Amino acid sequence: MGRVTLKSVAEAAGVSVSTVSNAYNRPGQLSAEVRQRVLETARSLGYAGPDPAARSLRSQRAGAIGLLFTERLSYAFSDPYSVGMLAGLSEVAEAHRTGLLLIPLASPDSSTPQDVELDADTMRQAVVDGVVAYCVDADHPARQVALDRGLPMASTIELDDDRQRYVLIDEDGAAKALGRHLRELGHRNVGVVVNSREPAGAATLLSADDEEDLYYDSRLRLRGLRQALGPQAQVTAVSAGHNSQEAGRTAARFLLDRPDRPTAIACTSDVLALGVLDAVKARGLAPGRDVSVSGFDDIPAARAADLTSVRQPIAEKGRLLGRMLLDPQFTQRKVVLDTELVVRSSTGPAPH
Amino acid sequence: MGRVTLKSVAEAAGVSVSTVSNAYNRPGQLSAEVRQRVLETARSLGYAGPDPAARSLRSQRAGAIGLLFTERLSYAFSDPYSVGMLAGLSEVAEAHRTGLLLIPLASPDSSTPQDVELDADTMRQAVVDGVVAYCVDADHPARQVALDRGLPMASTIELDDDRQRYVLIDEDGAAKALGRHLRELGHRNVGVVVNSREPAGAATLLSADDEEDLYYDSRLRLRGLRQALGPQAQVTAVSAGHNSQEAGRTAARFLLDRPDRPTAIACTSDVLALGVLDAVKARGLAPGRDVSVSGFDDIPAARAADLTSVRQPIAEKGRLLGRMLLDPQFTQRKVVLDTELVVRSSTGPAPH
DNA sequence: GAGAGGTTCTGTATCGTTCTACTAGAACGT
DNA sequence: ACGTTCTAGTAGAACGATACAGAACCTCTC
Repeated sequence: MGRVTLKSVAEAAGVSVSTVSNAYNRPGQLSAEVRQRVLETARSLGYAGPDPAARSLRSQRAGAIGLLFTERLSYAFSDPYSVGMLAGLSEVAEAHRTGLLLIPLASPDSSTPQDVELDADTMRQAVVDGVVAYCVDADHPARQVALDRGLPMASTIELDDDRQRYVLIDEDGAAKALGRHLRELGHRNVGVVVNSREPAGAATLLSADDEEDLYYDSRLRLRGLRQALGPQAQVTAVSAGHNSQEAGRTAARFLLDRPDRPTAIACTSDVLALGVLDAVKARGLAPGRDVSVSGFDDIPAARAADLTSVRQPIAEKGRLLGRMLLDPQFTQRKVVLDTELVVRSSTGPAPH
Repeated sequence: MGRVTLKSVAEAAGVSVSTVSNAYNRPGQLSAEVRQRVLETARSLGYAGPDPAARSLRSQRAGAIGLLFTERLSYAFSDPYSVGMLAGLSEVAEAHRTGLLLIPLASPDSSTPQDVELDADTMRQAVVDGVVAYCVDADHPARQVALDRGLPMASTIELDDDRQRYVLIDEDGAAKALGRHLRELGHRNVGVVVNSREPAGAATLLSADDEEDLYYDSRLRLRGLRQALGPQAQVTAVSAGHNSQEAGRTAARFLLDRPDRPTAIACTSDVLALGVLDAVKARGLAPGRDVSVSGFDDIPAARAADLTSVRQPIAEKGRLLGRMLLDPQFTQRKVVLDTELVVRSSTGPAPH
């Protein structure tokens, strides 16, 4: 004897399969007493309700949306910024009674072809009605698979493709506001610490090629900063790998050791900036006086550390991504969110 | 014309459906050249690979495990403790190339019957091979549904049910170690701040009944503390709602205003303790000298705040939960993890 | 009392796979 | 030449539900 199915319940209750199905899905279509009897026999047989896989197949709905991350999944939970987005997204999913399927990608990016093929496979496996691609490159194979499957997609990068919708932060405006702030404070020699795709390691100066290969947002932020600081400013871009405090510390030490020490260090994320603050203090320098330090994202820890940063409506970003997939009323293809420069004591006038 | 399926690819390539299926799933079963041709026609037709819903139905595997949270899903991302568990769990899921489906529960606990029914429904919907029930009460309806569906389950609470496996932290031992620490420091009047199921609000003294109704871990921690502090100590248990800094602040103000102010305030979580620290400092009192404060969990922020806490191998907890569902080699039904008391400057000798 | 309209319930095709059993033919050993 | 084994591929029955069309029956209406 196999497991309990609609059919066995129908037989036991003396009704047709359709009726049992309706008892679960369309209570209005049958009399209260029959429904009652059906549900009772179901319970007595230990039937746990219609099998979701079968239902998915037949009704062509999955009842879940997928979340695609470029970074390893575990990273998603350790970065406060992603966590904020997840909170917003899950809020919407919750409201629509829709599951959220985290789709693990093996390959960060430039991995072996096998890894890439595995990623594509993983995306093929996912039982979802739509996909949020969070910081996933435009040409990532998993993204292509999702599109081939005809899944609606909402991303965080600008794309010239009618099938894809996206939510952006005004990275450029944010970076420029921060750049202007630093310029007005008199900083003409600015170090910029970015997070790169490399795992971790020694701090390195970024070549023009390296800059091209940065993450979408890091690239925009660096560019905006450059523009706002103006051609007469000296900008030194440095990376020490992934987004982490450790990378920030390493990069900061590198910058502080240079013969012409920058008077300000701008970071493309708060996590990096917290590391920079560490290193600055370890040298006995006062942030905001001897060296100005700024971050990006305004995560909770930034406020605690009195770090100048750029606040982004990150939870709102998650909510909008969710609505793009779940709320039929919501039809905008592109949304750009405003940011706000939050000046705290970690930035101050450039010392002479 | 409908969408592209195995069948249409088979027709176009002039082979049988089984062969196309094999081309994707069992490369060894057919000649390289036929496989090549099949995959090419598939690509040219825009076929994105076997439909996962159909595959799930037929093969009775979902390729994903579910995560059941009692708290609202968005809470999961704002609590550093859950985040740590998620990181561990997702690490294992990733390694097994398995998705992680977050299952949103509408009702925290004692909600309307409709809500409860909705929760059960949500659990019925989930296409998963197993379920991690994280801090979900033993009698929660969603848990029952999962069991009825015959899904393997791994929880964080002790259960007397052969079908369920669990990972525990030695809450009792941890609480006792902390209690001993406080007693040795001379504290005889201790306030305990717990997180309750109530949303938020004013601080209230806990009745014996209230204590029974606390979350599993809060209950154990409170009990262990009481035991270790001994019968001669006065223990005042207070709650101000959910696990949040705000609740900690509220509860602390309440305790500090009492005629016989406690010399130590122990909290059942670090998040609460951070709020307590805030309130203590706001009163101009020095933590560790005027009032000792301790937390639980040892989240990263606890170290930064120099808070005495109990370290729990939280990521390991997540990993074990994952392995219980995914790793066939792993057969233990019950695992109890050790903890470590981390003494920092927020606790000190009781003032006379 | 015939037709219209509304409930309530039924029968069956269908969703897109994978699985099991089978076959035709090649290869092999004796 | 004969039986056996192996390879590459096929046919058709599941998997467990939902959608859709229609049947049976009851209630009005004129």
